[in-house]
Amino acid sequence: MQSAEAIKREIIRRINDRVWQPGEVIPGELELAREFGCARTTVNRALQEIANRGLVNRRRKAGTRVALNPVRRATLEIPIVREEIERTGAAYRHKLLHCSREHPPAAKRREWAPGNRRKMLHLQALHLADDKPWVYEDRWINVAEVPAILDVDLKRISANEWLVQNAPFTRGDLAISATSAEPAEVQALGLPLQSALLRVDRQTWSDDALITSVALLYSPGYAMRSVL
Amino acid sequence: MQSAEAIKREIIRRINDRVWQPGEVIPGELELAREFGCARTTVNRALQEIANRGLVNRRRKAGTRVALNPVRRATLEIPIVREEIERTGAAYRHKLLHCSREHPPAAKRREWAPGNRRKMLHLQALHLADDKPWVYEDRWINVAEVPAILDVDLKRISANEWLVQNAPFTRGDLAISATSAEPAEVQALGLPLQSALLRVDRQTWSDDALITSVALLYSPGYAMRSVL
DNA sequence: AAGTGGTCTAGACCACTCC
DNA sequence: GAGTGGTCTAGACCACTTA
Repeated sequence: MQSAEAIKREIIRRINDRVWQPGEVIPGELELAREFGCARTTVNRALQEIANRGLVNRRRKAGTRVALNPVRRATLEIPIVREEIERTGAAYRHKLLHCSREHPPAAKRREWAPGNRRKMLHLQALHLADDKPWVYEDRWINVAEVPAILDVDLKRISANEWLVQNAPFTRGDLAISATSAEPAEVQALGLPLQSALLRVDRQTWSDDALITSVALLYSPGYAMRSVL
Repeated sequence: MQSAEAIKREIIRRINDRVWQPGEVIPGELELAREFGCARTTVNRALQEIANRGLVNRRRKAGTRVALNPVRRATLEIPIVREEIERTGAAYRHKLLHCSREHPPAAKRREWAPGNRRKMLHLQALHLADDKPWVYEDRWINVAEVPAILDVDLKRISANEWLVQNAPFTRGDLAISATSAEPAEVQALGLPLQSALLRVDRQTWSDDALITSVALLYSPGYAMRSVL
């Protein structure tokens, strides 16, 4: 046994098979390195990855403990809407429904940019797969942070895509929830009232300045998928 | 500059500031190591982490390229329901609504365990925060994989919690969607018909054998949160 | 065939934290 | 103070991919 990958698997096996009990301290890196016949660095790497998965907790001097309640982490990939649609084999199209410079509602302004009283760019758009509504987008853009957006033809390239390529962020928040369709979305998506929609709210920031805040409302039947 | 962390930040800065353009090949590890005055290993570590974030793509011989469409990844932490509720400061309680050994519906059986015609354990439970419904759980458990579950008093400890601690899995799927409340859940959660609910479906597997499949229906207003 | 990233080693020093 | 993990180094060899 000499590869970090194999060592990782063996350590995980011992945790799963209760060779090392939950809450118990496992042998130190040096001892494991001797057992596996490899350098300490290699064991260190394996253990760091296991700790990242939440299976063990590590502290200097205290050692490495098997987690009592292994935290399950799932990684969600958040693609550009166009790529997500094209990956299904459908033709992508988007329709700009609304675009104007407005003052955001007071509540949102306080949350996003307490000091900024300027107008923001407010967009509403629909992304379609094979001409069927896929997701409704309601977006605010902080023009002060990305002035170049004003020169973009948002009918040709979606704000979603332009921002991903041109407005790097240092920080972002994500919230996934469910909501009943309201009139504006109902009309855009062509749905019965009260349909249950998956809603994704995303804000991205450049340091402390908001770049954009977007709400995405997916057509019924849509699911975000991931592996554990 | 000598720490991998600082090098990572500097490389990310150069990508964000377009010092290295999207699609462009960046200098090799040896060259960067010379520039930053550190070992190649250190640059390698920084670049691997950046690649994990999706900001660059790396291929042997071809080098490291700045990604054209940086993939945004979000890590969702999936806590035990009890811990999630207690973290809000509320008192946790759970109520077992249904528990029996049944044959799963044919469609589900085919999806989960085509070769297994035996009965599974079917549970329905409600998790409450300060005695208010928080999430409704509908779960199937493959008794063949975790026979010990039959000796557990599921009124005392929730299946959710027992399984996390006692049934390690090697693989899991996750799907997040929105759904309209149906009669069984409406009654359990005390909701008006047609409420929009966030639904999380999770299956966990031990190699190729299903351990458990669960659907969680969260009360209105609940959101899964994460950072980008 | 050659150049790039992927990985491992052996050793060192440091930083944290428990005792 | 001592023991643990965290990190860096300098070097080596390997694996893959492109030219």
